[in-house]
Amino acid sequence: MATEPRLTRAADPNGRSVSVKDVAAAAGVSLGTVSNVLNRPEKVLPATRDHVLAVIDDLGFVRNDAARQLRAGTNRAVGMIVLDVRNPFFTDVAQGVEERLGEHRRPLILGNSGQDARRESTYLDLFEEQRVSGLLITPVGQVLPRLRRLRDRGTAVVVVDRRAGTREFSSIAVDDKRGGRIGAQHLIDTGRRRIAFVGGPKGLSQVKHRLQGAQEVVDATVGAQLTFVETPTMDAVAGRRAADQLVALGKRSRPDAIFAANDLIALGVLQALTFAGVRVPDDVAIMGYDDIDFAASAAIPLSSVRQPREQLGRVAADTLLDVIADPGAKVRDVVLEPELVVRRSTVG
Amino acid sequence: MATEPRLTRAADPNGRSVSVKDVAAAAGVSLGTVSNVLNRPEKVLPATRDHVLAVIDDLGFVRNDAARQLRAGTNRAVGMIVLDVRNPFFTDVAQGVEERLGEHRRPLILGNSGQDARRESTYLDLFEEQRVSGLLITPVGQVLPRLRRLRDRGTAVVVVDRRAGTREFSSIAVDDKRGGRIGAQHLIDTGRRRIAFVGGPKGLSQVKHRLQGAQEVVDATVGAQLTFVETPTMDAVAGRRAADQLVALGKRSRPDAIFAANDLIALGVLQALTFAGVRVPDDVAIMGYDDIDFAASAAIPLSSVRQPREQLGRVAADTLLDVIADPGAKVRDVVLEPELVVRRSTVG
DNA sequence: CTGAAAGCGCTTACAG
DNA sequence: CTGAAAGCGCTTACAG
Repeated sequence: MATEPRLTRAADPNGRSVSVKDVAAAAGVSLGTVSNVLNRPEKVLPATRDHVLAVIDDLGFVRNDAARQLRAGTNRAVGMIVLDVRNPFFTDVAQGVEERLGEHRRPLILGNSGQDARRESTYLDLFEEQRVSGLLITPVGQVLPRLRRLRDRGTAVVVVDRRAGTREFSSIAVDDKRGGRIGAQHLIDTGRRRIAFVGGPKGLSQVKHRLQGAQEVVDATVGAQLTFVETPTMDAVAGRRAADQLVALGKRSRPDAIFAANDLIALGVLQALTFAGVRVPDDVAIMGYDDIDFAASAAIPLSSVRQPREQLGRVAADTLLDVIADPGAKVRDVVLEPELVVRRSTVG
Repeated sequence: MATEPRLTRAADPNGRSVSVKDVAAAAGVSLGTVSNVLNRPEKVLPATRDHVLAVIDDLGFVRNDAARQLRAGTNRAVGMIVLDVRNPFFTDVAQGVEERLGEHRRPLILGNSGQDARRESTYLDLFEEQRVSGLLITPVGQVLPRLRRLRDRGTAVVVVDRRAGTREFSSIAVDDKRGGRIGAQHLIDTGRRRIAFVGGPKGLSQVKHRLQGAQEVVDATVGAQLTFVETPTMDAVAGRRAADQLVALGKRSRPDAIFAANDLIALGVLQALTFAGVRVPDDVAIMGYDDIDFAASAAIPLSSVRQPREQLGRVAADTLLDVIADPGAKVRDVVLEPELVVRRSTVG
């Protein structure tokens, strides 16, 4: 690459960075005027403004946000803590959030708890120390006291992908119990009776409710039974391990359908079953959950319970923006509806 | 959920948040002592320290990071800008980075350019204003001047997934030209001669080099030809559209192999071909790139050029930490090797 | 519209 | 080891 001329000098020889003071001096105006150009340009004469802007550009001045924040007392950024960034479900939700926030010129800082309460706590510390204006969180651990403290400190809090379980915070969720029912009912309707529900940990609200929904349907069906295979995480590896366990039960006692708590698990299950020579769906049907894009392109396209991912993200962002604008806004408890998507993994 | 007792009061009735001053007053020590407990606990008598810590906990004090940063002049956080957060390749790399940084108690702030130079620029603004201690970036636009300015301001910069193209910055890349060669050679070796390379935009370094590598192999093979189908993005939708175009050429003039610039495109191509009744690999072979986890679980498992994703992330993080520790550290130009992974999409 | 002054909440020498 | 004082770089009234 050709060497380009040094257009800027963002730091003087001492490495000290250019400050508003330097800009003011170079432009021959006062410090307050520079700040006005930055924050309320309409209050400055066009000629002055353009001149200051030119100097800013020339010196390579970039405002120190820590100083701005300390004085102004506001941080425009929004923090988001997701359960697993490697799960496309969450990046799709985050995408929806980012879009909406971007329209309001608010940066999104993404944190990944990886379903680990300690990492979740570390991100809460970070966001609390940073005094972010808003927080979107899909909780893992017992974070209610932390969320209350954040709120008391002025941070807007919205719970994503599960209900808040309290009237104190708005939440945007999808009806997991209903999703569990829909998925299980489809398996029953297609003749399955011995269903294994794979997912976990069971302390996770989403897993618990999906399982409950499935249980209800099975309980209402004579001759049907549901077993729960708990996994430590919700990824393909966990799915493969659980499937291996089920295959080891032998042809007679293994289930005739597996309902996975999410698609990543379902994809792992599918791989393990195929590897073990179990035919899908002939021998064992597989139902996924989320309907991530990869579900449709799987070796045996996955039937799944679709969650409106982008909508979840957009509504969450909108709700958060409302709370930021008015902390006293009415608490919302939005519950979106899941939808059955039938593909080859359940119907040959 | 049961109502829990309010254990903390992070803000007084005015909403003003608890400061070190309040802690000092409540603990009956001076302000400097509180700061010492926070930053150099070993310099404070254990009894005093424990007492102050108890008060901190009691009052729900959380340090204001903006103030800390302004005074201390350091921000422990590291920023990372990826091309596409919805591409598992990048979340896998980010995972590797996050692991390493976590060991050093440094938070990772993830930004998504979505292959858009304007969004990339917005994140650069954010990270520059925040004075992050380090930046990991897979560039889209012409960011060299910006990177220089960040470096001059004291931010460590490391380029990820492509070479820096200058000796000014360390970079961790995978040999894309070699990857292009490996993939194309395999297609040639399995008898393909009319290869379409699908990806884009061609301004993207990775695409350019992979294409160059493929071109070299094709040029060295009598009777072989390579066409380039440029796409605006690198996702499944782009792959489907490109494949539709190729299918429309008719049986006689369509390619007998498609080399996709990444696996998402390859998965899209696979879907469109299957939908159009084109047999894979009998009629058309498909070669992907990256070897994301989903490549192996595709309808027709994808052959792919594997990139060492986690390693890329770990080495990038390590290099960045080195530059943060010593800005004068020798510039590294690490190039990792890609590896061919053969599956059914190229060999029936 | 412009300019001088105060102060946001910390950390860091520095004196005791 | 502890405490009083200065100052990081901004923004915000406030007076001119």
